Amino acid sequence: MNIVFMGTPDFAVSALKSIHGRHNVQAVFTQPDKPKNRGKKIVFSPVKQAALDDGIEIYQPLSLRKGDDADKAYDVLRQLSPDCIVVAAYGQILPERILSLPKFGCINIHASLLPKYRGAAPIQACIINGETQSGVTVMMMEKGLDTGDMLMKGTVDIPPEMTAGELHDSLAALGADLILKVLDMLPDGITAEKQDDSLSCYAPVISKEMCRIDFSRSAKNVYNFIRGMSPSPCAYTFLNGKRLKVYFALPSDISSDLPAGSVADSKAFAVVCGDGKCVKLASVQGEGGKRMSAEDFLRGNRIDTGIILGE
RNA sequence: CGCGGGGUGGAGCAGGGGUAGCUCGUCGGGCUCAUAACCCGAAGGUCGUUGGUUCAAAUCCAGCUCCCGCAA
Repeated sequence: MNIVFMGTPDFAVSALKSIHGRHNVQAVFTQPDKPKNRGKKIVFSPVKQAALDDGIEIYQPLSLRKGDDADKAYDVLRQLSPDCIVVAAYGQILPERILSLPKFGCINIHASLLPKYRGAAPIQACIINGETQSGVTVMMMEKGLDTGDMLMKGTVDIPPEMTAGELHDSLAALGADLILKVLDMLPDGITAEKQDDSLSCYAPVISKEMCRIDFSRSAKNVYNFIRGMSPSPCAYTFLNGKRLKVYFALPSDISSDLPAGSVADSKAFAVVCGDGKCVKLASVQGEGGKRMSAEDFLRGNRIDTGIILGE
């Protein structure tokens, strides 16, 4: 089958690779190389890198909806005339003229069990909310954001200590698997299931400010929040006026009357939360430093019991 | 040339021109029914790299390199 693939981050790479192995990927669309890094370097998106490695043609329109790029992209797609466009975390909304262009339509790989967690950050949102199960939904795309009919789902259990990064990896692998099955079934027809909109919820883009840990919430919430943000975009707080990123923490038996955000046990790096219970910071990174275990961090940074995090 | 922090014994940090220091770990010994506890002792460092200033550089200056945060 002739396929055009659209995707940007790591999550999309495994899907691209598995499709490339069995179908003819005519072209890959990915976000432009716009941003520069610390120094000034331009970094390719993971999908672009993968496409380069496999010698697949690459297009990086600024927008598919308006401007010259949009028209050019549309012309390219019309010429390629793909049987199907597969989209995975591309980062752009497809206009209707593109949605209706391929014979089998546009198919999206979404990292949640729809209709729950539509939107940009389903993986993080799911762990932050303490879900014990998530999955991947392969669906037909339509105008609405992640509202199309569902073609296939796969579920994954979320163990209590799983981080968003780990869930991301297993969902990416699952998505790569499911999309192949769907593509195989496509020519013979595949039953689509409508989403129950009344059960839907959105997982909005995560901003920097949202990454700050709110210790006034319950220990359980704080714990889920931290692992849901790990390793990216990563939860943070402040210690002595300096930013402290927290990659991982564990619930603790320790409880305390100290105000939320206080360090109740400087040896265990236990921090008091809103319900009086604590979370033990386990993997952190200070400004200018590398990520390290709390044990290592405490060796060189003196922390007294009672000190308050967050300012 | 976006802004900024940093590379010091195995780990994490402090020091900031002239005996290299702390916490932890390691090794040996002691105490103890016992211990991630406590006490005593020991080993272990060309202070990222190159060059410069100086009687003297981990420390000041310049280049290089690697790591990291912010901002995008």
